[in-house]
Amino acid sequence: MPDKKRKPRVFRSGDERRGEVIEAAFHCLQESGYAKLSARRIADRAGISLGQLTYYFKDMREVLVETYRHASLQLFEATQQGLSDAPKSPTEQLHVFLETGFTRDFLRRDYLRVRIDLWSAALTHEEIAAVERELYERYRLHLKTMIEAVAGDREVPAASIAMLVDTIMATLDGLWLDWERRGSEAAVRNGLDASMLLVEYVMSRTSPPQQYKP
Amino acid sequence: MPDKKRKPRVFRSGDERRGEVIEAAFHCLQESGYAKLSARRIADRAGISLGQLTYYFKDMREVLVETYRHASLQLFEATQQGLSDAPKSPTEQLHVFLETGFTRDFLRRDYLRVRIDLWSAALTHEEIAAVERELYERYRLHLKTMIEAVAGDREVPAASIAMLVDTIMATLDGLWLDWERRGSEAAVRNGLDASMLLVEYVMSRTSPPQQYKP
DNA sequence: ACCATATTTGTACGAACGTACAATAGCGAG
DNA sequence: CTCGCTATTGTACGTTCGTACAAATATGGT
Repeated sequence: MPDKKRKPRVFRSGDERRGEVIEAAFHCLQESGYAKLSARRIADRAGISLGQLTYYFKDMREVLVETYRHASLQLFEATQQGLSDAPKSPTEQLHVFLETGFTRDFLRRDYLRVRIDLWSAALTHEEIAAVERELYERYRLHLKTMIEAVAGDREVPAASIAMLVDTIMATLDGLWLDWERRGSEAAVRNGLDASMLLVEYVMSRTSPPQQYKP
Repeated sequence: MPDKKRKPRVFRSGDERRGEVIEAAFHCLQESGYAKLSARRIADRAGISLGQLTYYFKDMREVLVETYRHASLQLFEATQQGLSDAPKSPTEQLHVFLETGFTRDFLRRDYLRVRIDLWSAALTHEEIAAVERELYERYRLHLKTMIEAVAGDREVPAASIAMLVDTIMATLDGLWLDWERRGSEAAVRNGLDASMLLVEYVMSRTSPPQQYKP
């Protein structure tokens, strides 16, 4: 029985390897964060040698960007699950949509860490900022569609819709951050309820959105 | 005319030097962000030698924590300016309070970068997370006070107040993030207006806050 | 079966990092 | 003036980082 001491080399096609590297990097991000991300750590996590990184990627910068692109997709898809369960009223759908981002699975520290690190990394790398904007824009579009569905027949001014979208997007991000900070379920509950309240309130008026006047 | 080639050594008391180091670190954070922060960079910025850092600080960790403590104070104080200008109605005061965090000065990229980096750094360093929570809690308390003032005589349930505080805190953070991302003045306007709307709406009811029921 | 090519490994190198420390320079008390 | 002390400098050490590259190994077409 020939027992080779060396572990067998497993050959993969280029694209597969790239995918493995990116996935490994993503797991590193989840486990130890952006600050501790390094080429060697990624290679270890993927079970491959350091050289592969320079073989398949031009830069660490490229690895980083592609990893965050992958992360963005993951994060976005995670919020989309269970959305098409049963046909419901537009308002109920919006409610489910908002709740989905705050299910127990999704509030796991891993996810939020990656998301917040993504914000931070976007400060330094313009390409990552672009990826982040893309993720954000997709989510925003989705939200806008749902709010328009809630509006339905009522003639809600476009400016009112925009106000709701802008505000709720901000509130959601803020709630994630707050959860990471304090882990208060009540605060999340409050934020989501208030968002629904705001929608109902604005919808109940046909006049343009009120600007606060002192 | 004796021209000493060496630059003169300027002696300071210990506390002064510590302060200078922290301020230099803060400026580094503003200019180039957390990712590029290093002992040598800080020393250069402060115009002192590298050795001083180990002389006055145990760790880089200590420098980091103290710098973020300083930053937190700066950020908090920046939002407090111009608040005591003229006595106004509680609602107007709340309005000014919300607006203050979004004046042109305060939306400068420097400030937001430090704030977001602070969120990110808090993920890795528990001490920084504590500092961040402290800043956040102080701000939250302030907001709560103002909202209670708006409530005034009306018997608004504590739960409603809590809902408003949780939601508006989240919205403000989210708006900062969104501004950094897209720089849309309209979005900020919308978020702030919606926050005031929400307050008015909730205040206009004496019943407990509505929870959305499907 | 064989060879060109693609994949993989291991190692090496320079730069930058945090930290430690001996040497030097100013300061203040006596 | 001088001596002890504190502040300050400059340098050196061990790590870790990103990147490069030669050598080794598997693959696939012919």
